[in-house]
Amino acid sequence: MPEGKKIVCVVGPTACGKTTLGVLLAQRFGGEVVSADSMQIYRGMTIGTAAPTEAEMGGVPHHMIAVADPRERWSAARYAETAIPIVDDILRRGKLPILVGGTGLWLEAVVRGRSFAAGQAGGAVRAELQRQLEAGGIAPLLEELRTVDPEAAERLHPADEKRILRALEVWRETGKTISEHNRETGRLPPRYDAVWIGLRFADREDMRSLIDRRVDAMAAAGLTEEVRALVDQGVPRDSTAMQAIGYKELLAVLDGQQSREEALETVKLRSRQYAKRQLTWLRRNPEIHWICWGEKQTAPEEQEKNPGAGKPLHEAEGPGAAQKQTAPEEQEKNPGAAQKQTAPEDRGKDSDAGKPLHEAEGPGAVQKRDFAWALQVSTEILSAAGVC
RNA sequence: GCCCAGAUAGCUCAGUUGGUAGAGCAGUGGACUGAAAAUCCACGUGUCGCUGGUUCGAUUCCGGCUCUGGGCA
Repeated sequence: MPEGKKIVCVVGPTACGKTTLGVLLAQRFGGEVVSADSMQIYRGMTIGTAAPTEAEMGGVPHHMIAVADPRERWSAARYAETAIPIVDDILRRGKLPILVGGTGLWLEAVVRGRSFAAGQAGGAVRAELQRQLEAGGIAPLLEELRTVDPEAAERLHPADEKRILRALEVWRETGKTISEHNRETGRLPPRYDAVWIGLRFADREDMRSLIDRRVDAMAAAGLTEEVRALVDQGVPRDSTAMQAIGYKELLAVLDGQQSREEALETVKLRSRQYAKRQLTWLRRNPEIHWICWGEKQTAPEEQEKNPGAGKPLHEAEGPGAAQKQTAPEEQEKNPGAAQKQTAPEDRGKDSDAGKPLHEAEGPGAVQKRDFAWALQVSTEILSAAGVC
């Protein structure tokens, strides 16, 4: 474990409050935020990626947000190359780096010791592979991989063309197999001593209503105009930036192929599916201390009946007691919180319009996000881990 | 009121020449190291609208009823 290289990672599915908690932690501990978000990295995508505004940053320095031209294609490797020196610099200045983001691979690319294979990913070799794929299908390529890197061929599903191509690319570029590379670097010690804090909802319906309302708020805040501005700037439709949820769907509206209402429904759906994939990624990380919105509303009898039910994830260790202490007080503050919270369709769209996106979420789910409580729990986690 | 067409999985629908049914989407779970907001994988029992009849057996055929479209008055 790298002595003295303590950092904090704030993770969780989309719309769970990572940005807000990150800023609160930075303010309390003298930290700086390093975003780990594959879309917030591009310029001109503030609304649709819910990137923090100047006001929402609350005076805390933020890195790796809006630093890339949306016409460029950034990758996890390039992100790590850029972000690691920034984290090191923050440490050198005696401040606390706080990685905040929803792109699991990007976070791990910084924190874990392993690296990406050498070579020119996405260059001429890839173009040739792509050409071969189109001409002859995946079968001959998978055969080729089987001869040079049987381990990878075995591991990868035959339909996973993207990873098969990548494995062959590594071989052709470097003369070394990706399996070999992964074996060599996979066991390297982590780059930093990270404390992982995860945010999630006890009730997935709460997450859903929060996502829905956030999308409505994005639309009210001018998401369509933001997409149009990117198009006008010459951002290609097949660029990585345009793969972002909210952007690719709105393109169809600009093209007159879909109604705005339909597109927004699709954005909500895709966001929900994205959040689910994020949770799948995070669940395998046993180091995460979870802060679970809405969990404290669970009736005590029910907890006894079903110990552990509804808590498949690793619970934060230390602060469990603290959670229970704050529970009664919390329920007084939010008398309606225990009810089923399904947001009425038409509620609050107009009243959201003027507010920053991170405030525009609610009503049911949002009142379950008591950031003062989350900050307190996080503080206990961090002090137990010796961060402060 | 009459005629026609529907009624099958959360949704859209397919199907069973009578032996109790399956696709897409949604959903759930999983994978993942140079596109990761991407990409890929796995998982399908539901009074086959209700009710009589024919039949060894009906979701399938016949009758009635209810509902939903469309048309005619």
